Amino acid sequence: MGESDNNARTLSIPESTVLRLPVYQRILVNFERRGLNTISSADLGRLSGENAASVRRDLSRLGSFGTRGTGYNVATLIRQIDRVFATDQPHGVVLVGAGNLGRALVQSNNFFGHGTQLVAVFDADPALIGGELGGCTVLADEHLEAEVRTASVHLAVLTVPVSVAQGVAERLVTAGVRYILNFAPTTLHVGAKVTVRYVDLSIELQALSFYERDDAARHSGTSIGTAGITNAARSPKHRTHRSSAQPR
Amino acid sequence: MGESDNNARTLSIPESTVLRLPVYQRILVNFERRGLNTISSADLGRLSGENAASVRRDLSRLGSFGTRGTGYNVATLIRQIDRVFATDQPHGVVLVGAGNLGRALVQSNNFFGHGTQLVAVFDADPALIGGELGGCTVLADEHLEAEVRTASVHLAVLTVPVSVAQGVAERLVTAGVRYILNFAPTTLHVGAKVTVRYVDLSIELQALSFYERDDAARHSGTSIGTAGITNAARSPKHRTHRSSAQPR
DNA sequence: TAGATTGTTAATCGATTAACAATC
DNA sequence: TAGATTGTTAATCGATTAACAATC
Repeated sequence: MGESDNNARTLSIPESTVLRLPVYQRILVNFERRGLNTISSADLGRLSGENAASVRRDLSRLGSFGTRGTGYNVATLIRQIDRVFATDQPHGVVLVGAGNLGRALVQSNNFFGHGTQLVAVFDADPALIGGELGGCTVLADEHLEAEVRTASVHLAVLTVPVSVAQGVAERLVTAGVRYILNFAPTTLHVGAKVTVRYVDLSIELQALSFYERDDAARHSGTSIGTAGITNAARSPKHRTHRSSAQPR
Repeated sequence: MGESDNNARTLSIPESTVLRLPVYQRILVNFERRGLNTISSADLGRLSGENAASVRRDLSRLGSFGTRGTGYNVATLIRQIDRVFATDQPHGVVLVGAGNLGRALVQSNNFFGHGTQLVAVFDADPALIGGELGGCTVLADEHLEAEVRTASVHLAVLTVPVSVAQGVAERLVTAGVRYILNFAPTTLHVGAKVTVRYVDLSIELQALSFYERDDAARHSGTSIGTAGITNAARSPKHRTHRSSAQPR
């Protein structure tokens, strides 16, 4: 595509690519730490579990930063991916729910950062309120609206029980939140202008156990029923990451 | 497709469908609790955030259990989805890593079950060893191989730090594990016969913040660069859930 | 019968990947 | 020049969805 894209700030990047860039970034940072200056799409593919052609296609979305015959400059690629996620201008995020999962996310030291910054934590449990988490004091639930408004936060991470998830989501949206990462295993019904991204951890294990059974049935010929079992159901591909926006 | 599929036990079910069935199941169980006997694809779609046609297509993989003009019997659907995940014959799973995330998964009361059963928990931290988690005593790391072998476990959930993930994965595989749900943000290099499913939580938030910025740029016309910003990068669709198998 | 809703067809769309010309 | 590797084309594949005949 055109030379005019060279210094483009915001390019059209497919979701599948957006989800893979952080994986590449991790590998690149490792390479840099080890003092390696260049990397080929073949290596990056091997290390990320992706097809080399996919890697090249993904990286070509950032611009044309490779060198034929040589590969990609590691530092350049890191800089370009940082640019996509604007890691130098992080967006504020509030975390609602300071239970096990909320704490696990914060303490992973890997969840926030990379374009986001935790600015407030809320919980309803008096035992947690006043405690410290990720550099924030855990605030009582009822201060949620005020804080979100004064800090002009548009992003929220929801790690609350299912029973209160919808209510909290509504309050967040009223206070100005437009993007919610929802860990509660329930569908949120919010306005069409709000983007909800769902992470349902239990589904992952269910899927894996389904495949264990499916493979076993296939290999042992133990199809208890009659159906022909095709391989179509199984695509031993790459590391996909879930997307999703609002239910209608 | 044939009538012979009617009582098929293992049908070819696409990954995208496998990942949505648990969502439907949750909604169906809610319906049943509320004493509702039937549900239409339109309702199930609204409640799950999916297109009604997708719902029908998904459910048709289970067989032909709907009634034209009426909808689906809730109890029947629940039974059929349970059958797909063989919830009556759960597979054993070991959890390696009893830190915040491991505990969050177990205590969610939603992660195990649905076709799986937690049979052992391991950790390397003496402070955690001997404690109780999900009905299991947290065992010392070094007992991992013996336990996996004697219990003939094929499924493992990895919630350990990145630094030890590869080593633990290798030990699990040697002991007979064939399916790994990996929460450590690193690619695991195991044999081709082992299926690894990756859940990288930090990527989810990065993606969401990318879209926040992307939307802002699009709407304010603040394209700092030159590129035309298309809508193609954004597909406000459904609740997808990540897949993935082994890197090659 | 009239209304509602399924199950499936066919069109569309996006994502993956082999292949290869361009070029370092 | 010879070898290596990118960037892109084109083929393929799977997933989504509108539309509608079938049918309760």
